[in-house]
Amino acid sequence: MGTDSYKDKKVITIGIVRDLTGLSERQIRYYEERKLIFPERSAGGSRKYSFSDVELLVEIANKIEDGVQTHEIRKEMLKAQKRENQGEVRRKMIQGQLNAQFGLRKGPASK
Amino acid sequence: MGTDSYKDKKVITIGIVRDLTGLSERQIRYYEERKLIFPERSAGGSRKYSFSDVELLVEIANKIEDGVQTHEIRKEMLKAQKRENQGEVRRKMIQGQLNAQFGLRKGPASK
DNA sequence: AAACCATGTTAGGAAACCTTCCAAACTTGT
DNA sequence: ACAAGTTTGGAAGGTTTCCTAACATGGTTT
Repeated sequence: MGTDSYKDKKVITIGIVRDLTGLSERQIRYYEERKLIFPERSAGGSRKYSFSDVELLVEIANKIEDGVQTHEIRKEMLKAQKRENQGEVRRKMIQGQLNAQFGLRKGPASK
Repeated sequence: MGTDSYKDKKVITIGIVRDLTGLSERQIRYYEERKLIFPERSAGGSRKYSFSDVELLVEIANKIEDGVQTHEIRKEMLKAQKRENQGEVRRKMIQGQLNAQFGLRKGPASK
């Protein structure tokens, strides 16, 4: 279930992201404004990104270059996420069926 | 051959490292002065660390807590690295033997 | 044409970092 | 025992990095 460790840890400041992606800070902040990316914030308010974010930004940059608008990119992303959640739901439903089939309980062992 | 990608990329600033390790910035800089850790630098001079560096710092912190001096820690690290290089050398020697055995060349196909 | 999109740029201010120095409480070497 | 070294904190002063807000521009939709 989502191997975290590193890839998803938000530890990279915007300047480094700029260097890693080749985008301008202006662009990076704008894509956030358009809800394509969601950095965390430090106590003082500085943005913090993960390597996943960096990868996503590169994908975004490619689409933009192909003339796709942030608006459209956002839709695609929501759709993709919905697919993911679908899978999640399906998995849970199957799990539920199995539990029913074998009469398992969720609590810490029924009496 | 050292799977890079993320773990070894120097992208984390000292403030984040402080938060991740619980060490003070003073300590982190001091361990660098004692040649236990080697951050890269941004164009402007800010230190940049990798996740590997963070892990190493935690190990260092543990040893320090056990009363080991930076001096000793450094020796241990050099020894450990020597062992690594030994392995590296052995591997290359074996590779060399294989090459000799099968009459392989290193250049782009001998005439 | 009016509205929107994507980016650059500027300005002023705050956060984060940097080096250097002094201090203090220990620990070690002689 | 005493000098020398270790480890850490903290302050000062300076530079870099980041933040938001606003205005400008050229291109695209509506």
